[in-house]
Amino acid sequence: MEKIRQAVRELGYVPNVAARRLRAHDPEVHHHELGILTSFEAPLFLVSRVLRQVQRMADARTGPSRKFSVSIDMFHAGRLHEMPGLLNASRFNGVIITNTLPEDDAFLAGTTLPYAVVVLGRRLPNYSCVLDTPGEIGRRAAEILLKRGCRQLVVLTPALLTQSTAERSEAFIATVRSQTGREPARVTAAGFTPASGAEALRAHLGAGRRCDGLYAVTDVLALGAYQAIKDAGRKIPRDIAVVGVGDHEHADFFDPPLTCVGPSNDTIVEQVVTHLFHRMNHRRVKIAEFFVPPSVAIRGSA
Amino acid sequence: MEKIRQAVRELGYVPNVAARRLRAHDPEVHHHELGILTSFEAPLFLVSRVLRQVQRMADARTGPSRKFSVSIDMFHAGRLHEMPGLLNASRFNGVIITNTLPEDDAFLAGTTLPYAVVVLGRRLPNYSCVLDTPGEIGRRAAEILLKRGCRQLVVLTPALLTQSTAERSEAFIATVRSQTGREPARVTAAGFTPASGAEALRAHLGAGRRCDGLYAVTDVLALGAYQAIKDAGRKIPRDIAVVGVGDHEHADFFDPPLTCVGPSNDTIVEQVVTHLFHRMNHRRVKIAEFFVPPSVAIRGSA
DNA sequence: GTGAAAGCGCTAACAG
DNA sequence: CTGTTAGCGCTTTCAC
Repeated sequence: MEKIRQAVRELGYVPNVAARRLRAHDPEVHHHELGILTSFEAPLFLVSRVLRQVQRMADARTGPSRKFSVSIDMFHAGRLHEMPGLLNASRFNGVIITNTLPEDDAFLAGTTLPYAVVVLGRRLPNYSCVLDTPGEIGRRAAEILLKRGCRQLVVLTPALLTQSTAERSEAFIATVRSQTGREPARVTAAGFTPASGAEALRAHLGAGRRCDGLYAVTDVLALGAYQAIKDAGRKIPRDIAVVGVGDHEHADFFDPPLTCVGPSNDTIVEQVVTHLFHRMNHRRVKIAEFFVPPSVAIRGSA
Repeated sequence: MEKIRQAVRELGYVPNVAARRLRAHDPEVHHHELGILTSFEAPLFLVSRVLRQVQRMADARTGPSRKFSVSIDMFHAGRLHEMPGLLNASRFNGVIITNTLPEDDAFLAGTTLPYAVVVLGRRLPNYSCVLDTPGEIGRRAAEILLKRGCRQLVVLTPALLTQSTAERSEAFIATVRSQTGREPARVTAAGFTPASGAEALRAHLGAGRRCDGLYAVTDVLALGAYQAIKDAGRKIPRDIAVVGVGDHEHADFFDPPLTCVGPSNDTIVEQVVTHLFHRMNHRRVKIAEFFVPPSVAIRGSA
């Protein structure tokens, strides 16, 4: 007995959980393994809401002969294909995939995963996708600022653009151009943090460039922008009106509260989870794209 | 063939991933399954940092004969015991457990999990624990406010206290009492959101109670408190100084920036992950408690 | 105590 | 194309 323990230690034995599980499994009950697959680099705000909703629906369907496990699994951005068990279906009965890079999208486009998949926030052929409408978001943001009478507009973006942030700023710029004939200034933050947003905008304002309206394509950048604006002695919204994107859970507690145009997270979460369960129940259901229109929350900042 | 497909659909067949995995498993490679177990109700900020650090160490140890999978699994607060595979080790080779409620702590104290476990933020007999020092945090917070000359102190807590938040506020109250002979006022927020913090403090200030210094035991409550204070026409820190807890990633971008006394997250994350791997490699290693001293960041709010 | 055997659900391989 | 079989690693059971 003691010999065994010692061998275990010396040989670095690792119990095989798959075998244990197979053994421990009660043949009467079906286990559904659900995963939410996201990249390490992405924030977990929306993901955690998706998880909570998945669990809510799973709990409602749990019974003596049916159990669900839900987990968040992360991949290195651009290396989704390295995730074990993806192709041979040995990990999940259903997944929601989000926060992919173009490399991951290419990988997915080239394969068919033999289980239920819903993609969140990316448009991919052969997959059911739930999408926000970044073009419309950018357009509405521009309209809010223009209607206030702002004319010296600035769009604040991170240096690294995703499908969504790129389309948002494009649409914003196009709308401003078509309505005023002038090009909004483009300010680029080095990273995704408030600090990089503050730094970029501080440089812009410090250079004496005029600005009376700002569109930040992510809310974390807006938070940094607030600081830069206040430090420059300008008032929000009197001197500079600000519009953000509405995926920040605390936008109501910015000072002043941040006006947002953004995807309606509740709707997105509900759609993506509903479709996942639908695809699990009806394997034959056909691929579809679901667009979730933006919600607009006018608050103190514009 | 078509008959099979139809039967699959009609009988609601669910592939057994454990069996598939066992089958697909290459006998040469050992799979280590790591989990970070947290409650649904808790925020994922620290958890996601822990996950990234776990993955970093896992990547460094990955080789041709050793693979790691890391996932976040959530349990309903107070019902950790319902998590499948916990007791029979059929899910994980190692876990980090955090954000437990007292019921979960009692469950854990009553069992021994047959694999590597590190508990984060709770003190449990028979488990390796990484702990902040809430008593010291509460004491230092009190000292900062007292040194400023504040005498009408308030401590803002959520209604549902964890080990940490309870100890923080106890220590704060004890320190204030021993140094001034007076009891600080205790304001209780219904939930954990900024809105509930704002509402609770608004009621307190509205009732004409005096307050020149506030300690919020979580930073999300501090965010709500800011709004209530400003709405009451008071200035931070001139009229009311505020101290928060320093686990908020954007404390620097509060207006004014929030003075924080809190656990040093980098140190905590590194400790907890190091100990997890250490316990996986050396099964015989003995239980230990690791205390991470608080860091203090004096900013504009106090 | 030790040892042997069955079987969890699946897939790959092979035979008909 | 259909049917059968072996075996992945583990635990439980039963025999010694």
